[in-house]
Amino acid sequence: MKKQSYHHGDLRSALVETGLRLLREKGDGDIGLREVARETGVSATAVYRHFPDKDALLHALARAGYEKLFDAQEAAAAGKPDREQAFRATGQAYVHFAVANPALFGLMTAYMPAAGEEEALALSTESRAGVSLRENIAALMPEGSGRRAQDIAAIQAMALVHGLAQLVIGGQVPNDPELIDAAVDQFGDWRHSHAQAES
Amino acid sequence: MKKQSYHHGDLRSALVETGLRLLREKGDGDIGLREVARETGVSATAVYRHFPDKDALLHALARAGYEKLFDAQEAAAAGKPDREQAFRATGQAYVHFAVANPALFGLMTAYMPAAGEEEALALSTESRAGVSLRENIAALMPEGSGRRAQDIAAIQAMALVHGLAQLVIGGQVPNDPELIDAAVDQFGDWRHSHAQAES
DNA sequence: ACGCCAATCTTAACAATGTAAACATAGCGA
DNA sequence: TCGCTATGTTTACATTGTTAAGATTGGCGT
Repeated sequence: MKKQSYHHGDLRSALVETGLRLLREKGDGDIGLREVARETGVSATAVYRHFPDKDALLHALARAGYEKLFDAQEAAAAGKPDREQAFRATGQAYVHFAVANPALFGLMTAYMPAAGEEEALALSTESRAGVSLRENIAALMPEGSGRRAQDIAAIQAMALVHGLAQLVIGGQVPNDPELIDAAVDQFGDWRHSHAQAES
Repeated sequence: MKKQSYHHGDLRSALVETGLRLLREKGDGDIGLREVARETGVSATAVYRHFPDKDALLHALARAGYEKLFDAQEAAAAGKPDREQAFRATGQAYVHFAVANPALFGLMTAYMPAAGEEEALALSTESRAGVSLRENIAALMPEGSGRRAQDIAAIQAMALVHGLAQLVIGGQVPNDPELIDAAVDQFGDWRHSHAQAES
């Protein structure tokens, strides 16, 4: 399997793969260009044939992470009975993915695609997650909801899962899957919830 | 005002101050130990008389940031008519502070005090913000709310403001103070909001 | 008032990092 | 087969965090 010829064959993919592995193994999120090259069995400057600089390498890693996240979200949504449950499942999948891959998630947030100036809400006309979020919000909001109300709801949904992920990773919220799912599920009725689910 | 004697007098405070200044000036959050020392007009290794390593210096900066944040939150809450408005004001102050000081806020989240294992909810018996958050939640929740429901509500509140701050800083949500305030204010009734504030 | 001591700051040095420049290898088309 | 170009390598440099050894000085006991 190992080609140890002078030319590697497909180095770019190999670098991304070892990068993901290092992010999985080391708790802290800071990986080095030299470290990735060394672990791939290649010399440091070889990286520059495939990435203009370290930032580009990390950007590629973040991009790979986003695709994994989207896959996980789609898998979680698939097979849910109604749209609302599917929507909540995507939110829970977001948090669970982040908690399961803290270093990678950190990179992803550090290299989050900043939205263009033209769009009022930035999350985001280009990404799969952005459009599906908007669709779901629009479908689940009450009938007469205006554009602005939908924007706010979308922002709240994004902020909740994103913030929750960070809090669990940071250790401010205990890593309890039931608690996480409940926090996402009960989004929207925190002042109205009288029943306390004793499971 | 400038002592240029061999001994600086109060170097530790000076280092923290220039650290805060650098975080304010440079957009990206990564400041170096040598950079702080150089800008303070002192040699790099002098830092080690006051901090065991770079991490300790950054930790002190984060700590200073938290105190500023708490002050801002208290100032925002002061003078509000009822408790609910005061509570929402603290949430808005959190986001506004983060957006106004993105690099410092990044450090703060990176060095967030992880909660001890013993407490179910981690935010937190030690910090001012933690207790006031719990008090407010308990006071604003409906009468028969159980402990778990309060925990979930507190987590949701923290996650919302924290995530919102990150999204605005990251550029995924436009930096519009009215939008931010609305997203915090309308927390809890995203599916029930029919009226759209055309302000 | 004097002397020394311990706290504070300095310079010198080391390993590791990101990156640029110059050189080496080999796969592939003429 | 020859040579060109894509792909790696070695070397070198500036910068960083950190340690070790030496310089400076404010303050305390006598």
